[in-house]
Amino acid sequence: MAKERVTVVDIARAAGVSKSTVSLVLQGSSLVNEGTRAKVNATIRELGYVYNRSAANLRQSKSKIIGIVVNDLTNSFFAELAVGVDTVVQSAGFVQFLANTSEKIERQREVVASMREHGVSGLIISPARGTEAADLAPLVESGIPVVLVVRDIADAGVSSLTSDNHAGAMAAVRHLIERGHRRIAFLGGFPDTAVFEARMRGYRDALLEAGLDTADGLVIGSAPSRAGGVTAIEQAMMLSDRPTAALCFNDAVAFGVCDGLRARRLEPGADFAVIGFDDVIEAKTAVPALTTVSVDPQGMGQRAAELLLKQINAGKAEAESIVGSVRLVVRQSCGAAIERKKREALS
Amino acid sequence: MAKERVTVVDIARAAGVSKSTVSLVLQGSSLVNEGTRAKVNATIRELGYVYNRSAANLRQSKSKIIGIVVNDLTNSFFAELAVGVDTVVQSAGFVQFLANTSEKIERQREVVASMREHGVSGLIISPARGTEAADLAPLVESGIPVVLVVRDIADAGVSSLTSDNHAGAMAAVRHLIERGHRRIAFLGGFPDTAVFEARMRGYRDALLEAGLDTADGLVIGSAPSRAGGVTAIEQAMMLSDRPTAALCFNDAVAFGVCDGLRARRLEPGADFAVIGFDDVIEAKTAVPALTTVSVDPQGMGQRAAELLLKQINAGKAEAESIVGSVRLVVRQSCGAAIERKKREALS
DNA sequence: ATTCATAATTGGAACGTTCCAAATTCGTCA
DNA sequence: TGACGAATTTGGAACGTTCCAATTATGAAT
Repeated sequence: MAKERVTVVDIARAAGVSKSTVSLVLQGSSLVNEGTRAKVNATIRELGYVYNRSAANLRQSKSKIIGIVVNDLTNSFFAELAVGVDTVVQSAGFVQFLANTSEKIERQREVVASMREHGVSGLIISPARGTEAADLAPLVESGIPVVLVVRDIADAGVSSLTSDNHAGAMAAVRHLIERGHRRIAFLGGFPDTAVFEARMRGYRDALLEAGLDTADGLVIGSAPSRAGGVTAIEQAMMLSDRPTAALCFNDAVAFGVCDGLRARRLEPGADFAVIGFDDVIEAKTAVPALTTVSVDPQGMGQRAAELLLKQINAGKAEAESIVGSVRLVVRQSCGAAIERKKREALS
Repeated sequence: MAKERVTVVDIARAAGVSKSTVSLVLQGSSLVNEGTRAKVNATIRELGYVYNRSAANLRQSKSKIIGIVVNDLTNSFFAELAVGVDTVVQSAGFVQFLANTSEKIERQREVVASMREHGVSGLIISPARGTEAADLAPLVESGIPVVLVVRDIADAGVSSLTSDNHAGAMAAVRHLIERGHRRIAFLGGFPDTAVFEARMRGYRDALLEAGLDTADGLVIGSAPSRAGGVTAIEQAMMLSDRPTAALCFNDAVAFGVCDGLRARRLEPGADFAVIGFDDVIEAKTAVPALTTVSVDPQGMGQRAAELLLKQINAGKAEAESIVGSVRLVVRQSCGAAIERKKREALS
């Protein structure tokens, strides 16, 4: 059982070549003769050789590992983002270190340090709340490509991939206004984040554009989770002049808002219009199907990974900030159902 | 910018000690004098040294990496499982390689091979459908501890951590029978998996115990997802003698069943009883709150990680098969709401 | 046959750590 | 003061790969 590790020199001896040749074969070099390549590959299989990446990494001082750190894997958005990254990263022959910070900056520090020790060749990170440019400095100084996703950090000097939160929120609110809503709330999310800020400005600008009131009471923060959505809508319904529609910080909040509405015997879509943000996978199949601003989390993960790989291959690249476009996908939760019902009632 | 890597010998030189001493400090050995330890730590910080794990791994031929491979990270169950693993693994000073197989056996082969090359010191795996004992053989032969989660594989000779699917399903169905249901369906899941098999037998045994019919038409397979739940309930409602309640393969299916019910203007909990399996995080906050068999995914991840760490530390341990206990958590989707309503109507 | 370019192969020196056995320092006790 | 054990410290030799410079085989052209 306790068999010795098989190494390149074992292969070399068995195949009657030098270890250098074996190494060349391992790297798929075109320098090596077709015949010897076949022979070497045969003995590799025969002896059950397994490549030792630690040794290779040490020698080349680089690895085939990329790190990805997210705030909350339990949130579908990040889970989908991670699988998006995984697919492209894997097919490029890399492997993914995934870590979850639970939004804790201390934990983030630890995992980033750990990844650095492991010599990741790049890092995709959705920074925890309160992350500063200085926290990323050691990384960028040592020349490790970093791409920020979801949340940007000013002056960090690294690439970032975010979504056009402002435009998305505006589109959503305009849609609600077109449907006749006048009292529209903005629900959920932590107010001290850039993403919240951008979406909220979009919401407000659409209101202003239509000459509507932007009274502050209608924007209600909460945790960006399903539970947070429940508390936010409860708070909104205590207002003397209740809203009739809401744009939610994200889909999780939107689902929570639907739950809270039902708890008050109000049917989302029919009695109250709700729009989410993200277009998480469940949005399509939920009942009522969630109208939401699609940012395509999996696609975002893929693009982030591609951006990172490009930088890794280029050696040293300019930091670029991409803001992905976004589109409103209208389903039922914003009241498509009412319109139809009215029409049906007329005919 | 292009600064040289700082190594232990640089530290040694700067601190006026030997590299061996620095190494000792790095490992927190008690052999080294308090004064020199402090001095060394100071210069480490000063020079911005970062530990090179590749080198350490090479020397010790072991790593502080554990691998985890799941079938579908997009499913909350697995995301929570991964988070559970992450928490305990991290605090033990390990780091987690996470890979997603999308239930593809080929992909699984690749990622397992890759993990082996990286020298993971242990592996937690929820095997893709169709995985055989032979697929894991190379791993166990090379002495890498493996723990199977969720799905067991016969004769693989490795530890496993599953749930008492049979007992859980029985408890759920008994509960439905107590509430007066007689036509109970079993919805969703792939029929060719061991988990399906076990849950379905539990369902059937509870029916038999109560002297009820176990006509085959009431068990309807589907993909174990939300979308699958929708199609399963649709099929169930086409039966001439419709069920009035269902035990679902998992929570995702249960949510889909609720969606499908609503699409037919039936209110889950009031007009039809549904019970899920897993107790995913959304189960509590959904409306109606989902009655489900709790397997505590995050806790399961933690226990799996603890089991694996135990084996890693023990060197060579006996394979143990743990089947975790499970409990029915009664919420609203199984009709608690009806009962209350009836009582309210009477008073 | 000799030369020359090209194709293929090869030793040995890294890479940055850990571990072993041996060496040095220190305090204490005779 | 010398000796002795304990506490610290320390040179090298690994670990398994890759890379460089150098060597050898191959074949074409003279």
